Amino acid sequence: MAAAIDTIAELGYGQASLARIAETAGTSKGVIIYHFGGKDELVRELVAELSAKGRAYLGPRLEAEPTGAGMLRAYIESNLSFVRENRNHVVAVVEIAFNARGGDGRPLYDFSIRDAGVAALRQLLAHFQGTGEFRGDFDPDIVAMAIRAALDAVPARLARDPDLDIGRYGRELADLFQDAVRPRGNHPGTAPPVK
Amino acid sequence: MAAAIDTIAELGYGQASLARIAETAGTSKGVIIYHFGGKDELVRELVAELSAKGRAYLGPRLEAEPTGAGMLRAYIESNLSFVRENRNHVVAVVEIAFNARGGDGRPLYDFSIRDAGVAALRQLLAHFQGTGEFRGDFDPDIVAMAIRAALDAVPARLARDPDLDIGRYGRELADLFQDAVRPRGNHPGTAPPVK
Amino acid sequence: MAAAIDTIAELGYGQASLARIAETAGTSKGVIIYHFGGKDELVRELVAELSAKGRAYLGPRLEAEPTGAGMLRAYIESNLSFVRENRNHVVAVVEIAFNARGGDGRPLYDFSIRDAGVAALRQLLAHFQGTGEFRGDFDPDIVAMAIRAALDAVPARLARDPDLDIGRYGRELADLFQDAVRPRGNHPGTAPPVK
Amino acid sequence: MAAAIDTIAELGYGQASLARIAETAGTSKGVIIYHFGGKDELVRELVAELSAKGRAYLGPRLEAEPTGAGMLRAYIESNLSFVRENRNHVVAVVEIAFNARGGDGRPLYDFSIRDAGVAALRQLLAHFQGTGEFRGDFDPDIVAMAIRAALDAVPARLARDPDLDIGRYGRELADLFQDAVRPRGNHPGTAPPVK
DNA sequence: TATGAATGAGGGTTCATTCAT
DNA sequence: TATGAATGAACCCTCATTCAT
Repeated sequence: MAAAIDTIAELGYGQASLARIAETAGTSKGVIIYHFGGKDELVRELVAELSAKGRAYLGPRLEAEPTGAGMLRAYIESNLSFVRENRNHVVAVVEIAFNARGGDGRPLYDFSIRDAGVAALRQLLAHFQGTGEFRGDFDPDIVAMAIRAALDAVPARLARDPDLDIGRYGRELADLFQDAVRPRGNHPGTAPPVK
Repeated sequence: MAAAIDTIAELGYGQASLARIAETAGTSKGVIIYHFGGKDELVRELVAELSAKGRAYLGPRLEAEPTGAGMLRAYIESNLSFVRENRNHVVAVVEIAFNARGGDGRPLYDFSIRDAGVAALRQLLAHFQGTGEFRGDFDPDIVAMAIRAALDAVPARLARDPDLDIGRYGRELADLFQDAVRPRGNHPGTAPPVK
Repeated sequence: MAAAIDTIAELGYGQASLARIAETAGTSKGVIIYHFGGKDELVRELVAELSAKGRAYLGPRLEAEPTGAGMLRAYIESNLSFVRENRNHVVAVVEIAFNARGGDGRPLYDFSIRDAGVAALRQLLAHFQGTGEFRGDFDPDIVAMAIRAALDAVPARLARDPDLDIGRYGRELADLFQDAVRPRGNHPGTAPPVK
Repeated sequence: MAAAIDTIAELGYGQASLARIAETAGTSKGVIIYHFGGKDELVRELVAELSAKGRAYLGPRLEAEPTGAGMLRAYIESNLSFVRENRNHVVAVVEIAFNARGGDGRPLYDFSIRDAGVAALRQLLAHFQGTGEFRGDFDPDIVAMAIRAALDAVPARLARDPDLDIGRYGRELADLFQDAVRPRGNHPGTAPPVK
């Protein structure tokens, strides 16, 4: 399965045939099918495993944050550090998400977790718009999508530029979006607007 | 070639075999190969054509803007209206960009235009950081990437949600990033900070 | 397609892989699939063609007979001479009929013609029971099945004993069953029993 | 082994892989191979067992009959009641007989018992032709084949029509063939022709 | 310019069998 | 005695491409 991750991450989903995966793993196609029941199952498990890992990774880091700004920063930076720590796995799953389709063009696997992620992000934004910690005049749906897009772009960039400093990238991105959602005139270091 | 665009946009690059493209075109595989010399060439032309169209579309709209804020908004909104006007073509090229690889895993086609685009965007940002119209304390590279990612996410979203209001999306996105790069305390409608 | 017939007739349906058929035909698997769209289609056509040939062969020969005894004899002997003239094709289709199954165990192809044949035979028998030309005290269903079974056994026997004298076999079989359905005491050459 | 019988009877020989047999048996492929030495051996035993059972079943019933007519009827009816009592086993062996072939197309197993059966039947017929109890003007070889074919058709029919009344079928069949081999003019209940 | 027949590599999967445990 | 992991051949099929017409 590690072989599958590496092969997909390196060659892309389209070129990652069972033969090539088996070669990387040092075995034969038969073994893979024997253990997973088919390529689809292998990929499905691969996706599900990352989902689970991701959920376990992000959840606590978000809940630990009391403020909206903190949660936003935690969301962005935790996502990216998760990518850094599971580079190939993430790259592979992104490959799968973009490329795997059934014969009719419909996606094959369940990426509802991604949608769930962006939905949660939108709720987070909307919630702190309600409390006044975030500006009220942006569309939380669109900002959530923009943040998510900036995060999703990282694996692809990572593939081309393996030396990318993800830590710095995350901090800058968090700065950028924290600033974008902060009420006008409310500089960091400035007291929140008194009621 | 329109058939190729539609087929790739609908079924994805992986499922878009010459046979299927020929079928939607109402001809035979032979014709396609005869005219283009092979699938790779067909795809290459398809990508190149969109590049040219895109350049022709964006260039004037950017140059028409005197201010940084205007150029930034023009960049974002023009990109998106271009997507709206060339939906399938853009979707197809995005499909290709994410999926097409040679046997060795290297991408097959030339997407330097995309990198050129983000590079130009970075220069734009850096330039107006120099003039003081934009805040000086963000990394133009990272902001450029974030903007580009938000734009690139649209075709995929469009595929799932065809009724997405691209115009509003563009305006909101432009608002968001205009605000993010504006010097602190410099609200719209507020005079630039006097020394 | 002749190659398919010969291969199935000789090796049996189970061993008649596309590779072996292609080998017999002097081509490659790809060609077969190109022309027929798949093994299933090839086999289906093979079955359908024999059905059509058989119908065209038997129909006129039956209709030409005015008497029940004549029709019965024509049915038996025509069936067998058809087998003799289309030996391999018939053997192949019998192989298919007995062996081809889908993954769930259900037969893959349409052999309703066979059932239609035995049904027609039963009707023939019943009809001439009604006219009094045949004994009334046998079950036409069972006799029809017995006749059909005797005919269907020939291809298998032919495979093991290629020198079988089908003409004589047919005449003897016709004698046998003609005699079996003739009213008691009604010998050939003997006048029908006067009331 | 009961699992093998049921699987082959239900799905056909071609679909009865070791995996499927093992599944219905509730064990694993390994066990089957361990006990029987291979699929071929399993099938061989399965065939041999039915042969033995059949021989033991039929022999006494035939020997108990003093007359030719009785033996003929006993042969037919005993065969069919044996089929009724061993339905799946018989169906499975018929499946095997028609389908199992080696790579060269030759049958894999020993069905000489079947040939022995038809040979014995022929001898029976010929013998009573000699004694005058049966008509002398039919070919015992061909009549034997016809009878055998009528019997062999039952399992296939049974598979499609599980409610077939085998008892009645056997009686009708015995009536039919008894009548067919009886000397002309020799009605049941009529004394044999005096020399 | 256009076609469709032919090709051969490669795809995922099934299968009977081997082997270490 | 029993198991399940592993194997490699064979299966049907898809594909981009070549070639004669």
